[in-house]
Amino acid sequence: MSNNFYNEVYAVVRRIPAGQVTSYGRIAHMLGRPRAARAVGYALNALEEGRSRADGTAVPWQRVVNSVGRISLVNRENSAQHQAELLRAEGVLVTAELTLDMDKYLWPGLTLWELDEILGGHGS
DNA sequence: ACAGTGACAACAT
DNA sequence: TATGTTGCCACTG
Repeated sequence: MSNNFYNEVYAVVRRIPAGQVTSYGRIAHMLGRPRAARAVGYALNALEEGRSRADGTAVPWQRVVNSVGRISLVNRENSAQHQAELLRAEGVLVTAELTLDMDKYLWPGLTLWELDEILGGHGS
């Protein structure tokens, strides 16, 4: 709540198309905070069953993995498996070791105008 | 206000 | 190549 950063993260994640993925670090970079990767993960952790608390809209958190294309919830087996299944349901090939091919599924990213919207810019 | 924490990432062995 | 260690940022008591 009152966390502008969280909302920015959610806004970006919501733009990731099904079947594609990106990393925490890339999202941080898009938001102009190249070193805030951990904070991005923290933001997703604050989600309630995949919905943002603020507006309750869905946030496809499963499309965010670490920089080497591996599901980062390995410390939480259940959640990690859940994420893997959600991705597979979207057509993403996830190995038993919870890794996927970044070169193949990487999301190109936001367009400049989309990013401008999220950052509160008012399309000039 | 201060110290601890965590769904990361880059660097160093 | 495979671990271990060190910064980083924003959030929480």
